[in-house]
Amino acid sequence: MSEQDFLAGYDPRDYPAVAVTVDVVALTIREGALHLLLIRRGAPPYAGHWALPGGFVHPDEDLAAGARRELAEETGLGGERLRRVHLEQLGSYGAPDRDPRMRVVSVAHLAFAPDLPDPVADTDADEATWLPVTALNSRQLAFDHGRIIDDGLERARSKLEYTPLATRFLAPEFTVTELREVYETVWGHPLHAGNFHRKVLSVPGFVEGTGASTERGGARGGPRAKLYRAGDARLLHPALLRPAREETVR
Amino acid sequence: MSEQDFLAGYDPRDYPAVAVTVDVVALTIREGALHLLLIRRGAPPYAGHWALPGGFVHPDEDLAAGARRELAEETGLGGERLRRVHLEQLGSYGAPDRDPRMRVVSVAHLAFAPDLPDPVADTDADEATWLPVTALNSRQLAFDHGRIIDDGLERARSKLEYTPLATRFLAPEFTVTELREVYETVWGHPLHAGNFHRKVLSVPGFVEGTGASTERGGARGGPRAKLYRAGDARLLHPALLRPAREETVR
DNA sequence: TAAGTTGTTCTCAGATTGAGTTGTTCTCAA
DNA sequence: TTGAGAACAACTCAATCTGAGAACAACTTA
Repeated sequence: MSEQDFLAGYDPRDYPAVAVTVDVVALTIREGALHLLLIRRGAPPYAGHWALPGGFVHPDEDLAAGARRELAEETGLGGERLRRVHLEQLGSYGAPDRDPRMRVVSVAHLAFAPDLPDPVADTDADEATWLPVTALNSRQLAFDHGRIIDDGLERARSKLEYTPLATRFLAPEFTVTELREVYETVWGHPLHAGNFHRKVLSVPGFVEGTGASTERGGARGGPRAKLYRAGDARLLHPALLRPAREETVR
Repeated sequence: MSEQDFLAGYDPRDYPAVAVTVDVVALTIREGALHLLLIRRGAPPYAGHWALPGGFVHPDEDLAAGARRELAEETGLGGERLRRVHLEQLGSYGAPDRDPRMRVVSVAHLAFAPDLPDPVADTDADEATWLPVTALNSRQLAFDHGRIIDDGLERARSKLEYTPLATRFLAPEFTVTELREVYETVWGHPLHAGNFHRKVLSVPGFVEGTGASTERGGARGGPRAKLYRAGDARLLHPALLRPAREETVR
């Protein structure tokens, strides 16, 4: 029986309920380290564990809208600053036993944000914070959120290769060095400053100069840096390839 | 209120029902053209339109398992041949009005299959066929399936760049020319045969020689070609970049 | 003012790519 | 049987891209 036939003579109340939620893997960079927005669970199951911000999709709301709403609720963000956050769908997680209480299909999203203020405690008793991704192991994470986070991090790493989304971790105007530090933080290893500079400026539409420079040189010296803003490219051609890992295979 | 609090005191029956379905964008290559598995709808809405194979997720079934089951049902495929089909999650589509009857969130999947027999008519009255993707326009397609197909095709094109999945369109043993024809078909333009050959053999783990050759030369002449099978790489390093389109940007 | 840091540009060797050529093996048709 | 054309596979060569390092001026702090 096809979906369509099924639905035609279908009363929702007769069918085993499936809940649809949206979860958000929200990434930002603070003090040179990649941070993740997490919420400490107060109640069982997984009380005391960390979980991704998320919740039910509202009846009249698109999936992406739901994710953005959840992000706004947990960060206290709104308006222009919320709009500047990059949000994309990551994937759906629907193993039958992923939530012990009922069947829950979660549509996970991935967000890139510039450094944001600490989350404000909202009506929840739950505590929300930015945590360094290095401080996590899957033992402390609720449900299958460890896997979702892993998938999100891998997606983030590869997105930096072929899209200009690294700029979304920064303020509207930034220096090439700041941009390089985003790559180094997300990819987890240093890049050659000169080659990175050449590459960024040679890829069409990646960044455009503002004509301005920073007010001061670096904290420990050096000249003022030129300021850039994001260009209008959606894809980087050619891409910035991250150095091949040893284990090319599998 | 967070997802977890919500669920804790939650009775599914109180909440507006959301249906979760899986749909499959199944691609294959027939006679040098990319084909898509589609089903002609008998009943409204969208009667007479083409739709993706799909249906409800069963209560104890993972999302990927549901997609593979739907694919099996529509193609009549099973066993080893079904197992050889590449299946991955494409994304979820959940606009509130995408189905006029109720809220349906569809988890779309993407499948790459070697040339398969024509679908057998199953218990449905619905007619399933492989259709050339060039023969489609979104006017003939049900729901938002036109958009899902577009997303699937773009994903397929980019997957060929950095994964060895082109081999999944072919029999277990294939020639370099057959592999090149997969790329040409999916990308929609011809490639330089010599350079392609060099590249395929130089990327570690892409293909491995079997030692054997084809029984005969090409239909219109030429020597026998060496046979290869897929190697053990999951990613191609370095990738096979498709020639930059004119509109690099946006 | 000296010493050290950093943004930016340059150089150069090595690798990769795009385009074309060559040689050989094969099929088909005269 | 042979000639014509097709196609696999290997090669050449110039243009481009990359990785690694060096140079240098503009800045900082001590």
